[in-house]
Amino acid sequence: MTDTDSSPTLERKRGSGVKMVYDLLRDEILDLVLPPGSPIDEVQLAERFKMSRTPIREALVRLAGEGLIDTLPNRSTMVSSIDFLNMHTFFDALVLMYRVTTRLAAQHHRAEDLQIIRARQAEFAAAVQAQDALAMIATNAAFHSAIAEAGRNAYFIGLFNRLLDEGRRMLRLYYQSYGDQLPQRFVDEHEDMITVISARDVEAADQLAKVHAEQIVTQIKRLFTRDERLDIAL
Amino acid sequence: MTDTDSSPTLERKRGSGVKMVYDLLRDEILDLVLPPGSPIDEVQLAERFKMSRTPIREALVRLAGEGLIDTLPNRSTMVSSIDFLNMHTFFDALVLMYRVTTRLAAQHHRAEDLQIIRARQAEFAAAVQAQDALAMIATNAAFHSAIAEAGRNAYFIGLFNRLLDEGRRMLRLYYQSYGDQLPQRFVDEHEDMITVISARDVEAADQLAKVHAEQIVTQIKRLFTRDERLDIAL
DNA sequence: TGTATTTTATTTGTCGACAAGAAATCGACA
DNA sequence: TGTCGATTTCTTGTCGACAAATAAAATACA
Repeated sequence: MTDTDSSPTLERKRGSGVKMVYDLLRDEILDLVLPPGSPIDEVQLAERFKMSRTPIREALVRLAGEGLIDTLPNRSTMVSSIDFLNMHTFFDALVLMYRVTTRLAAQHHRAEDLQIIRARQAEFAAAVQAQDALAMIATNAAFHSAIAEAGRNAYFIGLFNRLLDEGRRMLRLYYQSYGDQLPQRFVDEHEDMITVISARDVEAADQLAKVHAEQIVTQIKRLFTRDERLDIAL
Repeated sequence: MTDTDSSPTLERKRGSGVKMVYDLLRDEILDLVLPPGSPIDEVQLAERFKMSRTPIREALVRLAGEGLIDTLPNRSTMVSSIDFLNMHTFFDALVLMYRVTTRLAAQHHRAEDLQIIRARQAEFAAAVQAQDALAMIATNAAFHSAIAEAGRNAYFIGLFNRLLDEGRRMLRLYYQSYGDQLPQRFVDEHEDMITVISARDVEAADQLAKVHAEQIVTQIKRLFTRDERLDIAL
C-alpha cells in the first residue's frame, strides 16, 4: 500500500482533490468499509492520496457537517457511531419523508422525472433478481431519492437523502451479518407507487408511501430487536 | 481599522478562531448585515480577525455546507441569495415542521422543556409589547425552536432550525423596509400551544400548529406579493 | 473605432512546516 | 508495587508562502 503505486507524477485538477477524498470517504463510511468508531488520520489520508493535509481537512470538515464523522477537539476524529438508542426518531423522520416526497412527486413530477424513476426501479428489480443485498440497498435508496427529486422541494430532498444515507449504514450492518434478501413484494409496491405518481393521485401516493415505509420500518425493527449482538456496536 | 487596535498580542484559544468567525459571519448573514450577493473575501476576513486564512476557510466551508454562502470555484464566494422563486417549497416545509415538532413536543416533552418554552414565550411577548420587530423575529424563532427541542427528534430539529434561519432572512428583509409589527394574536396562539403541549394533547397541538403556521405563511405571502420591489433582490 | 490577443492583477487552492494540546510513556519516590 | 509527576509522542490547529485559475486591463491589429 505504500509503494509508488500507479501514477508517478499524478497531476490533479485544481479543485478535484477535496471532492475525490470527500466522495470516497463518504462511500467508505456509508458502506461500512470504515465502520463506526474507525479513526480518521489526516496525515495517513494525505500520504494515501499524495496530497497535503489542507484539502483532506476540508473534506473532513464537510463530512463533519453532515454528521458522518465526529471530531474531538485537539485529539482525534473518527467515524460517527450509529445511534441505535434514538432509532425511533430516525424511523419517524423516515416515514414522514417517504410520505411527503411521494406526495409531492405525484403533484409536481414531469415526464422526464418518471423516466428516471423507472430506470431506478429497473435497477432495483435487477438487484432483487440477482439477490444482491447490497445492490438492493443502494438501488432502493436511489429509487426513492429520484422520487424526492421529482417532488422538487430542496428542503425535503436534503433531509430525505440524509436519512437514506443513515439507513444505508444501518441496513449494511444487517446485511453483512446475514445473507437475507428483501422480498419481491417491495418491487411490486414500487410499481404501484410509479402508477399512482404518474396518475397524479396524491392521496393514493401518500397512503402507498405510508404502508411501504412502515413495512420497511417494522421489518428493520424486527431484525434489530431479535438480534442482541448489534447492541455492542453502539 | 489597521492600527494596533485593542489587543496587542491577542492570544486566542486554539480552536476558538473558527467558531468565532463562523458564528459572527452567520449572524451577519442572517441579520442581513451581509445581504445576499455580498462578496466574502478571505484575506480581508483574515486581517480583520488577525488570523491566517486557514481557519477562515474552514468557517466558510461550514457556512457553505449550510447553504448560507455560495462558492464559485477558483473565483469568488458570496452570500447566497434568497430563493424567492421557490418560496412555496419553503412554506411547505415550514408548515410541516411546525406541525411535526409541535406534535412531538406534546408527546415527548418533560417538565424542564416547558420552563424553557415559557421563557422564550415571555421574551416574545416582551418583544411584541416593545414593538421591536427584529426582536420579534428572533424570539419567535427561538420559541418554536425550543418546542422542537422538546420533541427530541434531531432530524426534525435540524431541518426546522434551518428553515427558521432562512425565514429570519426573509422576514428581516421585510421588516427593515417597513416598520410593521406582528399582531398580538400570535402571542395568544403561542399561549394556546403551550397549554395543549403541557396537556399532551397531540391532535390539538397539531391543529394549532397548522393554523398558526398557515397564518404566518399567508401573512408573509401577502407582504411579498403586494410588494414588487422585492423582486429586484432576487 | 471595434475586436482579438497578450499581459497584469486578484483571488482561490495547495503546500510544507511549526506550535499547541492531550494522551501515552517513563521514571522517581513512597 | 503502586501512585504521582515529568517527559515524550502523536495528532491536530495555524501559519506564511507559492502556484493555478480566472477576470480585468492593456495592447496590437484591422
